[in-house]
Amino acid sequence: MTRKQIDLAYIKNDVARKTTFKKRKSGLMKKVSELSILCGTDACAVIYGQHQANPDVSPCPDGALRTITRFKQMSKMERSRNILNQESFLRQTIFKADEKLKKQMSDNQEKEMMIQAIYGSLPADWLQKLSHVDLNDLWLSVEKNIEAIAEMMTSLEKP
Amino acid sequence: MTRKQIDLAYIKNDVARKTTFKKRKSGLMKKVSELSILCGTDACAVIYGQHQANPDVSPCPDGALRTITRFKQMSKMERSRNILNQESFLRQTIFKADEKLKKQMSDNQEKEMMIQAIYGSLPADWLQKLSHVDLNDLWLSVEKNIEAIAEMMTSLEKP
DNA sequence: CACGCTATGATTAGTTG
DNA sequence: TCAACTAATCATAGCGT
Repeated sequence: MTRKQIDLAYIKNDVARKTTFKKRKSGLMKKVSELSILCGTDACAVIYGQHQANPDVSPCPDGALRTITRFKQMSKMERSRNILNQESFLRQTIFKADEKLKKQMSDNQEKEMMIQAIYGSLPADWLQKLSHVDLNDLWLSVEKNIEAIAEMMTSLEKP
Repeated sequence: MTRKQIDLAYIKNDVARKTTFKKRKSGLMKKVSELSILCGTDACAVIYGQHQANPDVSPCPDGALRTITRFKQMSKMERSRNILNQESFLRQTIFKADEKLKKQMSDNQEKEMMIQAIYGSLPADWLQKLSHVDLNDLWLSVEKNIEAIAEMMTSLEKP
């Protein structure tokens, strides 16, 4: 039993790295939830698995993290798109957004709250109140727009 | 001395809770960075402090978190804005975005990379390569658009 | 209130089934 | 690959300064 203090460096051995990853990830998740319970704070960890595309996240409105994950994936995707295509695509997206807006005017409180949930600013107890709403349906409709939004975001900030 | 294992519940004593929070937060941050070093994964923790508005985040492109924080603040702001105002504001925003797009066409590799950083998908070593660029300047220009983007996001997904 | 200390419980590296 | 085990290291609750 090698009992030297493990040195803080990338573990080259695949098996060892994976087991360490698994163990430490669960330990971390536990710690995070403990912290939030003990101190009443919102805390979450985002951990990208070794080969899995999406991160594991600890107690945290997961809608928010799904959104973030999407953005990351999208921004990567967009980066490989060439600028010209991006330009025309963005125009199209803006046009669609404008069209959508024209039809939108019915104020829907539940959807408004769903948006909040997606941004992660919705407290946990609100989320629970929303459980009677079919969040999946709401999410699906949102999801259709994520790509468009990501497009905008990747393109907009180039003053 | 430390006798019983502390029970997993909200610590009511203010002082004790704060000290525990501080200790455990630093412990968590350490664990997160260890995990990412040992296993070569991207990992970050987002911890909202007791009374501070913004979360502390562990090794993670902080631009990403600043962005996320901004979104949260913005989406809250928007929620209190009434729908009609939101509609006209969004139209204006889309118009501005389109105008900006027309002028945008100069492909700037550094800015492109900055965008990546903002989304948090930029590896740490890339960030270091970017250190010779004035990230603050880039960020400031991005920041000007954040509100507009947040506006879009809060308004768009209402099919 | 912020540190430093340390006994004790918790985490985990290495191993075995 | 996974789970269980165990020795060893690590984290931290409660104090003291």
